[in-house]
Amino acid sequence: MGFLNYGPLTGYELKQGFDDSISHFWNANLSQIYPTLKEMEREGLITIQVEPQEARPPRKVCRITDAGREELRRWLRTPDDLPANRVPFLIKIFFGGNLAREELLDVVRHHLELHRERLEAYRGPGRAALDRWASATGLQREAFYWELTLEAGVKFEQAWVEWCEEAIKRIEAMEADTHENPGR
Amino acid sequence: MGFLNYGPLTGYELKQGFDDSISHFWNANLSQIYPTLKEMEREGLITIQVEPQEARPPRKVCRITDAGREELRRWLRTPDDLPANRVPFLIKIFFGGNLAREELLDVVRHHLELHRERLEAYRGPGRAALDRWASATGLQREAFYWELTLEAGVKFEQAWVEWCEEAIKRIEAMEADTHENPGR
DNA sequence: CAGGCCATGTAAATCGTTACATGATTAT
DNA sequence: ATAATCATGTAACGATTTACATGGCCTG
Repeated sequence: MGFLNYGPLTGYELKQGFDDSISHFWNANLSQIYPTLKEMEREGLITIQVEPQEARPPRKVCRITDAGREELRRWLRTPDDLPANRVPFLIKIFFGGNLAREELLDVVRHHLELHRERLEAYRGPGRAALDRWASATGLQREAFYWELTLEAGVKFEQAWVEWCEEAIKRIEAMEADTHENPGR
Repeated sequence: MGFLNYGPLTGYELKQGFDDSISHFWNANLSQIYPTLKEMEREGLITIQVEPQEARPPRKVCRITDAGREELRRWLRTPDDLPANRVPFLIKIFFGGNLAREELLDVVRHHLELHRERLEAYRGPGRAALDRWASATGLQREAFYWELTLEAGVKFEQAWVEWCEEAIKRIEAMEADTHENPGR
């Protein structure tokens, strides 16, 4: 939860930070955030200061401690294994022989559309949000890294789009050669 | 569990099917497979026939039913939303400003190495296994789809490798411009 | 006046991994 | 001897998602 290193935040604000920046490669929901914050307080990684408000639940402002900063840096330094990602779509392709040409093509076209949308979202609003954030906070060095992750997203979406386009061509070509074989 | 559509299998054999073909985008372990098989039997999607053996647990051979085949085809036809994949590595980059240049570079280099290995695994043993399977089973049409998924894997690993190489260059270049700023 | 924003949480359900348990046979 | 292969499962644990619960204020 390295967002706290940029400044004190409430759980609610933290959630927003997730949503507008890293939601595509790390997602969190509130019912997970609140217990985690409490636990991190117990471990001395953050402090929680309660600011009561009228007619509202009190804001609970979280601040990172020195111990928390150290723990964050420790975590950032430790390399990961590759995460095993489950991609149901690829299994559908793997067993694509069970569907008729058009059925499978529909699935691929749908997937292509989703990736195109996400690619545009990265290049348009995503980039815009990043620039806004960068100039609002003035965190130059940080913004460089945010950009790197955004470009990673762009790269993978491009790869997906290309693969889908290629796959559609290949499926159409392959099925033209073969005898029609709808049901099976 | 569309493997059963290729022929009857035991849970154990099924697990092997996962391991040598689709393990990188869908993984299963035995303690998950066995309960699932039982449930699918209850739902009438498969039948389980017990073949006792001496000095061994009995083989439980599973066969897909017509209802199972239909359910499989139904599942294959339904399009998915994009899965939200958690990539801890990218968060580390996102918050990379908290580390010194060399520390971050180590993390990226490690990641690059893993993706290079996986890329080679796909192109070498992965491809070989696919070819062996294809000629062993004679499932031509199916093999075409297996290949498509393998190529998807290759494509993404390439994208990763390229991104990592680019990122390393950019980080080195950027840090050269900037003042040394190790701790922070 | 309906829906979204602010702001907190608890409880239950689901999903997936890891550990435990057994036990003979075959290969190194 | 040691480890891997065959072959089944149960139990516990951990992580994640979804549903439930509250409630005023502001915008269209």
